[in-house]
This record gives sequence, C-alpha cells and structure tokens, in this order.
Amino acid sequence: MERLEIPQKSIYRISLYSRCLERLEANGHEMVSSAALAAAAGVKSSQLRRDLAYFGAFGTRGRGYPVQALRLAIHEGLGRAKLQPVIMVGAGNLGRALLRYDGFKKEGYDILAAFDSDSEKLSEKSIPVPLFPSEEIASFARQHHVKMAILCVPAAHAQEAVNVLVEAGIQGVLNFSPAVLQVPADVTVNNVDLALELENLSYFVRK
Amino acid sequence: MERLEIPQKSIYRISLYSRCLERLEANGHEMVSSAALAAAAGVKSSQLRRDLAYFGAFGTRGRGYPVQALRLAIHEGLGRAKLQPVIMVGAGNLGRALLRYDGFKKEGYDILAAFDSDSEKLSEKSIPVPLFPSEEIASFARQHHVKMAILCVPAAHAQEAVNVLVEAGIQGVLNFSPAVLQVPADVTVNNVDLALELENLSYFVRK
DNA sequence: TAGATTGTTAATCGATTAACAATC
DNA sequence: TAGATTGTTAATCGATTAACAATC
Repeated sequence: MERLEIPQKSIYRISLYSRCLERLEANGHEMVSSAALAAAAGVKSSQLRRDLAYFGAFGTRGRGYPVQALRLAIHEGLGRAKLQPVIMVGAGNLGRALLRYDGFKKEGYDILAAFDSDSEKLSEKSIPVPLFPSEEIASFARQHHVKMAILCVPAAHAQEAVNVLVEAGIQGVLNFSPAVLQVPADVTVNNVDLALELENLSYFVRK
Repeated sequence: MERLEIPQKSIYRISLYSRCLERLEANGHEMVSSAALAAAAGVKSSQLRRDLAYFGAFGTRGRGYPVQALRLAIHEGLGRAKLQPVIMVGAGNLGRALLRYDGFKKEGYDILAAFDSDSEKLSEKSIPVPLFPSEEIASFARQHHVKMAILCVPAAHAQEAVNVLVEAGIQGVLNFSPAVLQVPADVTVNNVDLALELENLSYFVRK
C-alpha cells in the first residue's frame, strides 16, 4: 500500500478517527462498529470503512473493529512522528499568540524556537521560547533536525520567508499568513487563513 | 442567481480573488485577465472564470476584467457584512491568544466580548475585551445583534457551548475546539483544528 | 481585421455513497 | 444457523479542467 496515494482528505479524517478511538479506549470500549465510530467522527460509515481500507483490513465481519488495535494500526499507518520539533517563523501578534497556546505541545509538537526579522522584538519578554533573528533559521533547523515550521509573517514577506524555510530543509509548513505560497513539490503547505474563515462564515449568516 | 447554490469552496476562492483585486487596485491596475488573477490566487484560469460566473458576466472578451468594478461586484455578490460583531466563547489559552491577535479587526470583524464559565478567569487582566460569565451569552448576543461566534472551549464542553450559541441566535461559528459539533441546518460551523493540521503535515514529512 | 480573452459547454477527474457478497 | 457488520464494488455525485465559439 503506497502511502502517498492516500488522499489528503482521508488523512485528515483518519486522524479524526484516531482521536475518537483514544476517547473510546479511555472509556473502556474494546470493540466499535464502523457505524458508531463514523457517527462520533461525523461521517458516513461507508466512508469510514473506505478510509480505513487504505491501511488494510482490521475489522472482523459481524463484530466491528478492536479499538486499541485499530488505533495502533492508524498510528503505525500514518507513520506519525510524535514529539516532532517545530519552529515558529514570525513573532508578531499572531505568532506570539500561538506561542502561548499550549495545545500544540499537548499533541506532541514541540515549538523549539521563534524567529523574527525585527530585532526590536528580540528583547520581547513575554514569549515562552527563545527568539532569534531570521538569519539563524537555516543553521538552527539543520542542527535540531527540524522538518516543520509554523509561518506567521505579514503577507508581504511570506514568500521570501518560505523560500528561506525550503532552503533550510523544512518539508512541512503550517501557513497562517494570508498569502498564496509557491513551493517545490516535495514541500507541503497547509494554509490556515483566519480572516478568510470569518469572511466565509459571514456569507452564510443572514443579514 | 440563488446565493445558496454557490459551492462553499467557490466562496472561499472568491474571497481570495477579492483580496488579490484589492492589491491590484492599490497598485494602480485598472484591468486584469483571468490568467493573471488566477495566477495570483494560485488557481487555474478556467476555474476562476467559472467561479466568477456565479455572479454574472463582468469581463470584456479580449480585454479582461475591470479591477475595481469586479472587486465591488464580489463584495456585493458575497453580501459581506463588514464590521460584523463577533463574540469569543472560551477564554483559555487559545481564546486569549486569539483575542490578542489584531488580524480580525483589520478585516472588519470586531470581537465585542469574551465569555467563560470559569469565574476565576473573570479577574484576568491581560484581555483587550470585556469578559463575562457564560450565562450572559444569550442576552448579550441578542442585545448587540451578534450573529457570529468564535468557539475556543475544551473539546468536552464544545457541544454544550454550541447549544447555548444556537439558542442565542448565533448563525455562524468558527470552531477551534477539537470536537465534532451537531447543529441545526441553518447554522454554519467552520472548523479550524490546529492540532489536526500539524498532524496532517507530519504525515507528509519524510522521517 | 487580427489577436486576445471571456463565458460556457462538455469531458474528465476524483471523491462519496449505496449496496451487497463475504464471513464472523 | 441467524444476525450483524465488514470489505469492496459499482453507481452517483460534484468539482475541475480543457476546449472553443462568441465577441471585444
């Protein structure tokens, strides 16, 4: 089963199933049907079974899926490298806000350091990680084997910032800058555009 | 042209085009071709033309689109209510972090107040908006005609929180809680799951 | 007119879903 | 065995793209 052939949308859902399985396991469930797990994840049961089929056949006809074994199979299948080191690029309002958020660490992603081109910010005290000038991104990433970055720079500087990241060997970028980024095919960029999300919501709100 | 028939993915892209048009306009461009605008937004030109067709025909064959008129047509077509009031529900780490982010206001979304069920947090000083107990959500939303909310409560309390929001007449929820929410069909929930995004990225990073 | 580019159709592609044989 | 539920196929649905006639 070639990993790269699993569609990205399936990968998202499978992570969601994993989270539901953790909760079921914590509640002492040993087996779960595709119908029950799908309901917990908010999808159709046929979709769930199809998604799981990318990893092979783990269920037992007539009985369902073993909760723990399925969770472990998903972890194995996704090849998730827990405790993945991450760097934050851009320490403006959003970057600093996210640095204070503890949800990343809880999920196993450790933000090692932040970088900013504005040396004024280097004296900023309210940040829970070391803050370095942008020039040091490449050497730091190589030294600490960092493969993932969170990008929070102004839109106007996002492309040049991501160029530096690519050059530094970063392979995955979580981009909060409202900009369309060009990267080589072997680098993945996931965009989170907060203003766009609100704007989209407002379309569906009756005036 | 019935608004509700435009697919949500098109709505997202159209907002993106709008942003690109603003930049073109600021740079003094009067006309733009579908090819150039599509390149700026990172999509195919045929997709852009198809998206724009939902609003009618604004281009001129052989010449392209008038930048300002197209931007205005999009604003009109999306029916965007700028300066939309918003409330923040949940003032934990992520909620407080986002309250300090100024990107929402810049885009015309004004966070009027935050709500939390933990009365301990009510004395919290580092928040730039008033913080009230959760019991006051409904009366506040009605009084200030709030139709949109940002939800940042722990997963375990997300469903009960969104129930309160629905009851209070909220029609759009930007949900940062890692939970699958059930809402009536006339309420829109857009999910932003930061941990899921990082987890997804890590799948595409070579180990 | 010739060149350019839209608006729109038809073809393609990919993802979702229903259905059901396999089988515990 | 009878009932339940998977794994998988085939049908459906929806979104993307190529292509091109219309037309500035």
